[in-house]
Amino acid sequence: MSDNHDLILKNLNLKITPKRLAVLNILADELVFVSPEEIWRKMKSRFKNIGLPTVYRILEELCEGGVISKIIHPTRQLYYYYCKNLNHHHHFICMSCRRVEDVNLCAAKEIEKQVAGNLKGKVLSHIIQVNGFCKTCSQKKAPDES
Amino acid sequence: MSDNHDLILKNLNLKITPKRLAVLNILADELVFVSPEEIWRKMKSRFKNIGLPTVYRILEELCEGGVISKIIHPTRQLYYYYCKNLNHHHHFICMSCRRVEDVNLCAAKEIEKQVAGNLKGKVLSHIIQVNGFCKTCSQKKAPDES
DNA sequence: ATTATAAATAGAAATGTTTTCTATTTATAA
DNA sequence: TTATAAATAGAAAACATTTCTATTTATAAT
Repeated sequence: MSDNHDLILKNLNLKITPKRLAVLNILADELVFVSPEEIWRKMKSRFKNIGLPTVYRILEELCEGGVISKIIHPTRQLYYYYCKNLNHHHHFICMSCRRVEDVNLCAAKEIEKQVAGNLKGKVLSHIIQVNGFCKTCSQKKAPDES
Repeated sequence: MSDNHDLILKNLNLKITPKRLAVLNILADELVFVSPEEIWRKMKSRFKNIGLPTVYRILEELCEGGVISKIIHPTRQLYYYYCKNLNHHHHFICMSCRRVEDVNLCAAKEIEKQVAGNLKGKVLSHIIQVNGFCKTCSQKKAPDES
């Protein structure tokens, strides 16, 4: 799996550094989305000297390269999530346990085309995010509803 | 139109204050999305004493009430936009001129249902935002592309 | 109209996040 | 092994947002 990450960095023309690999590994291992500060705290155990700006920079580079994805959170804080499926950047996020599930939105491309057609504009990107409670959490949260 | 805004505030159980009406008027007049600070600057000409926290609070109340909508911007800054169509909170935003256009996404409800069904979770909300350049700006921006 | 009351606000300050800057270190290609 | 361009630490600045308290204001009841 690490070789995979080496390759990812190479493809992005980024040097293969221990810290970049660590960020990739942390995000790849997590099923949930995490904040820059959380990633930084995780890294401090392995790297005695690690600056928060470094984490921000690495996250930005990886996000730029499409390897990870930003989560839109009600609080404007940034959160990141490792993209398992590079073609589907649309997700369901559980507001309780933070789990992220890829959403197979076949409608996405169609929507984009439709919008581009109607508005005669140029579409750069689109975001589809569904917020809610995952199966487990919704059972815990609202045992009354159905 | 001001009567309309009076009514909106009444329905939200918010007192009708000059500042709340001013925020509503500013957002209703703008075709583009604006930041809290920009709204604050506009208000300072009419209200000599107006605090930025007041603007934030009013925006939050209106957003809570569904009268305005938050824009997801690459920079984590908050932006707000007046909802002309209360039922369609999905939009196309022009990254150049900030114009916001409602997007008639009939797929939205279907997507939400699909996601809820597949994941067996509970959907609270969803966001569909298409980023790009509007017709005018895309003509200015990339005269080379078709 | 007047008054009582709860809501709204100003202003200051705190908080928290993200970015910028410079000197030092490190990965990589020659 | 070395040169060099990229990556990083650490401090500090910049910026956005929230919290707090005293004061003011809108509204409902007199």
